[in-house]
Amino acid sequence: MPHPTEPSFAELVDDWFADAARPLPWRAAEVSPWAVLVSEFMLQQTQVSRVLPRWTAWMERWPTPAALASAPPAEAVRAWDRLGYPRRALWLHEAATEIVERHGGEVPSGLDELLALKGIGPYTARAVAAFAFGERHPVVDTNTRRVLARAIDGRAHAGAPSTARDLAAMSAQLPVERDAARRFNAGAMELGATVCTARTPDCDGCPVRSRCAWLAAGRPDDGAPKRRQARYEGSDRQVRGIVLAELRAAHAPVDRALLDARWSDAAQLERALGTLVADGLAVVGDEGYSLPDA
DNA sequence: AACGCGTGGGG
DNA sequence: TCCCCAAGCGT
Repeated sequence: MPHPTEPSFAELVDDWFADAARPLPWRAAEVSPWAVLVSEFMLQQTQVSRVLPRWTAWMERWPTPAALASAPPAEAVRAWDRLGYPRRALWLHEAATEIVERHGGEVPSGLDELLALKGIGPYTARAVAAFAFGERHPVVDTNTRRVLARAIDGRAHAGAPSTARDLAAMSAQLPVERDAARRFNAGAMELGATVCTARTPDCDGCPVRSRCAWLAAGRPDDGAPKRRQARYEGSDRQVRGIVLAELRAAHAPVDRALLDARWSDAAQLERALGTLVADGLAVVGDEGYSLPDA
């Protein structure tokens, strides 16, 4: 018989996750694949605490893809509220329509079918396949990228995102067995979100501290992220946000004069309106701007 | 490949 | 106060 071996990285994560997992409602055993899919759309670049109330309201109102598909896109954008990146609301509505048209109203479990849906990329497709259907795929989000960079590569920050490299790195750690793989995918994300955080990691409380290459190396502060996020104040994004807030609040076309009163830079407002229309988030009529009805 | 895309939490 | 960061995706 072999000697007793040290727990693997995945086993350490799994043991920790069994107790430390937050009781998020979309992780409950009885939730539908649609509920998981909605949570993944909302969680794209958005923290759990902000998603929780919007997800609950959304699932009560639109418990199936067909329910959402039958509503006007404008209602989806309104229900999205201030979650941010409102294109996601439009994409989710479009995905629901595609699910009804192509998959009989049932969220597909296959990677290719999921990837073909609007707004679903490499992360979300694998997250839905893994968490809603138990399929064995590597699931890599920003948390997992950071956990692997530190524990395996010994670096403080993950390198530039590369789907192929990131999936390969996670695959190298992924347990063979289906349920163990699913738990490791979820556990690695959770670890990055709650312990191995970007700014102030809690290495003392980390379940993988005994196997962390970064900690073993003395937590070297290697090259920090290079590209700084663009300033929001005064940005086109801010103007779009202001316009969209007006459109969400109004239930009749919003006159251009009202919008002009909300932003002094006419050229920038014009640009924002143009991109909103191009994105399908706004439509222009004789009486002004509205959210899309169909 | 790098950029544009919202809004807010937290150090 | 500011600035970093956040369960990414489409182009």
